[in-house]
Amino acid sequence: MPRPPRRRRKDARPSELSAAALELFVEKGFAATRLDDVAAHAGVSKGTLYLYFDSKEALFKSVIEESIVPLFVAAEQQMPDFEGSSPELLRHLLLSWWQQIGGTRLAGVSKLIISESSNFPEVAQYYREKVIERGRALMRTVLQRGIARGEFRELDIETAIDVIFSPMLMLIVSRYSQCIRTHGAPPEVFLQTYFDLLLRGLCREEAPR
Amino acid sequence: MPRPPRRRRKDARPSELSAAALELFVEKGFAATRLDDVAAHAGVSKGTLYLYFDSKEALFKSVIEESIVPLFVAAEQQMPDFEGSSPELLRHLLLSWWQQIGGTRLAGVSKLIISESSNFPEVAQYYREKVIERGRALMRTVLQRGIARGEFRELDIETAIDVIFSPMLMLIVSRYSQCIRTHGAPPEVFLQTYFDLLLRGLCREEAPR
Amino acid sequence: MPRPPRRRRKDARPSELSAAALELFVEKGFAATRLDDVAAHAGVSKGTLYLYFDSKEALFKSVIEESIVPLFVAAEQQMPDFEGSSPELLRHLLLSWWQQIGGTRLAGVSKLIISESSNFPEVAQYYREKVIERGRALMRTVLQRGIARGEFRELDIETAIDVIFSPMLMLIVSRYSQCIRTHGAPPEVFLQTYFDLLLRGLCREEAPR
Amino acid sequence: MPRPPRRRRKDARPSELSAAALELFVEKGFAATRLDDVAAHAGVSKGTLYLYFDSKEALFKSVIEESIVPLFVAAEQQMPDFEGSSPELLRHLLLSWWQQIGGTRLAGVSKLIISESSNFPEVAQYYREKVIERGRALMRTVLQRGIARGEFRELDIETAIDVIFSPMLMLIVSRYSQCIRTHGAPPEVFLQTYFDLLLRGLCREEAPR
DNA sequence: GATGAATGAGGATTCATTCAT
DNA sequence: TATGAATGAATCCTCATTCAT
Repeated sequence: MPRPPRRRRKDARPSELSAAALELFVEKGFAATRLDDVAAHAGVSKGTLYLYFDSKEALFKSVIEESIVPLFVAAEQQMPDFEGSSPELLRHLLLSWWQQIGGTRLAGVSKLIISESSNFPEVAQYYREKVIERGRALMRTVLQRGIARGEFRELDIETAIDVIFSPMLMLIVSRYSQCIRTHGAPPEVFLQTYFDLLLRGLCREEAPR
Repeated sequence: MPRPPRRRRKDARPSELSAAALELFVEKGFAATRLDDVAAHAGVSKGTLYLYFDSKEALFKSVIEESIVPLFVAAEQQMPDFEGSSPELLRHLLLSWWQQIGGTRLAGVSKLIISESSNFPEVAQYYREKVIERGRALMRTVLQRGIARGEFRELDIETAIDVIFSPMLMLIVSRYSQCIRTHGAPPEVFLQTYFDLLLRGLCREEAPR
Repeated sequence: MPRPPRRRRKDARPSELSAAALELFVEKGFAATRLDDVAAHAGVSKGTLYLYFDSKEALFKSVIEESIVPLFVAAEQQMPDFEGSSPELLRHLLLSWWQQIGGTRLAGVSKLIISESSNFPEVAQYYREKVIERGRALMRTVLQRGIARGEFRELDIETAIDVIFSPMLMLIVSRYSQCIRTHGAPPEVFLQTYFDLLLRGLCREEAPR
Repeated sequence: MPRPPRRRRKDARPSELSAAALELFVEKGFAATRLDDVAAHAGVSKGTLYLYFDSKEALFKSVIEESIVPLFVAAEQQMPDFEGSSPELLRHLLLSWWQQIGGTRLAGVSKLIISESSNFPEVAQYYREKVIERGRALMRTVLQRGIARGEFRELDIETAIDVIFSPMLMLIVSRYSQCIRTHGAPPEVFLQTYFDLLLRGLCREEAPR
């Protein structure tokens, strides 16, 4: 029985292991994932995991580091010199997030953080700094732009960020816990309904209430 | 070593045990909570738990049944009497939820369901039937009322329910994972901002967009 | 809710408990029977068992004492001044055993002894003295009578007793472990075939050996 | 504290563990044997058992498969070559069983099945298929051969199988429950007496009945 | 006498981690 | 570097036994 080619690139090993771990962590949760399965999924022995990661938790950190952080770095750089209206820009930002993260398997990382970060404060701290704060900064820029241009009403920007992003996160959560969103509308319908609600409320209107 | 006095209070026991379990489940998560600790917390032995609950999952179900279900039953009964406008009714409904669940220690149950229900399908099923479907029904009633009275715009009601409730759930999640909402606005501010956004968007307006 | 009449006859209690225990021991085996179930079956509380029996094992002993021993005492007294042939007497003896023990629920006690007595040497000793030795004596009498009258061949009587009684015991065992006798002939057919083989032998009479 | 040398002998392990399990199962019974003890007896840790066997029942099945099944396979292959009379063949078959199973430590497995199989239906089913049915088939062949050749009387073959094998099984049972066969004749004497009775019958040939 | 709530030691099973090869 | 056999602490659950009422 011929073995699969061994040791493709020595440096690629940790990434391969992280990728395998990501998949299983996302599917079953951190605590419920057995390292046996991660190793089997990566095609290595269980002992090999410990050559690269000191512990299961270290593997978790590495998963975040490898998968999400680079994407956010890229997102910042791609933040366009957008020339349309601010509602359009906001819609674009949220849709981009969905297309690159929320709608992909990376969404699982967010679910992991939401579900299990409280057991791993160090990981939570890392994630907040590297991911959340950057996302908030992008949103903040958009909201400030809209208010300055008279397109958005005046509002408590920091709190609004939380509010506005909530449905995006819940959309992710609902993908992984069949329990939360029982109405199985496809994400596109959900997003359309959400944007409609959000923008008509957010935009300056002359009408009362 | 003298034993502690054997207290005879069979009738009160299940509730005491549920209460102890709730506290620990919320604090540490369902899977990470040991029944030894629940028992110790309730001041009984481990075996005593099994006098009242068949399994760890049954204990979890009982926590839900004892704490959440009665609140929903009450909410259902109070709904039909409301005489104000539909925006006021919606605001009232969401605020009541916050005051009775989201802002109390019961919120932990929602967090548990979000985080761990995928590992316990039977519990998820139970929660969906007893809690989620009832909550959706309440929201549905309010939205239908508002649309019928011309106070709300026409919209995809089932999807809107998901959207509208998302920030409420995230408010809970943020209480338990320090990571999600880094802006530490008090919940009241969050809710005020949210209602403002939601209602101005939801209400019929003559303005474009 | 009216309670069942309490305390019928004070002295009957231990017998009632033994009877309940017999039924469950026979059905599920000694080790696999829970005292909760015995108590429930007898309509008393678990604690009551300990008023009459020091331990589960003591209850086991009492079951034997109450159920089998009296029957054997009676069997000895009824051993008739039989006037027929010795083959007929032997057949009568074995059939009586079947009708009074092997074919009744008391057979379960034999099964219990066979299965579990090795864990309870004291019980085994008691059973041997009170039951087995008496049964052997009855058989011995019959065989000696048959040999003396020229109806049976000369043979090693003590060993023959073991041999002759074996199928009777296995008939019992097979009632309780579905595994042993897979051919589900009714006991009457089994006994008929057995008596035929026993008395006439397997070989054709004119055949050699 | 220095650890014992980590022996690497994966291939031999399952058999070693089965052998240790056999010894303890036979000595104490299946239910009463703790896996801790099996592991200690084999000189490994408790976890190691689960590297090779999924459960305690699987370990039991393996004991059967390792020890008994091969013997039956061999017996089946040797059967057709026999050239003597059918009584001789039957005597040979039963004696072989005694020499290879009933008189060896493997007899303990039969005792286990008799005693405990009703609590473990899956094991019983496995044993019936792999062992009992094969044993019955061998006996059936011999009886059919004898009848066809005019050496045995016509009889109900399936029932006769049960009857004929009963003393063999009781001989085993008696080895493990000191209680059943109080007359301590050596097995050889028992078998001789049994064969004599079986083949010639209890009655004098010229005698009536 | 009778109850039944409470106990806690005990056993099967899991899995992150180690280390000899 | 890689392996994978071995470990053993941890956890859910059971049930014979006790004892305050």
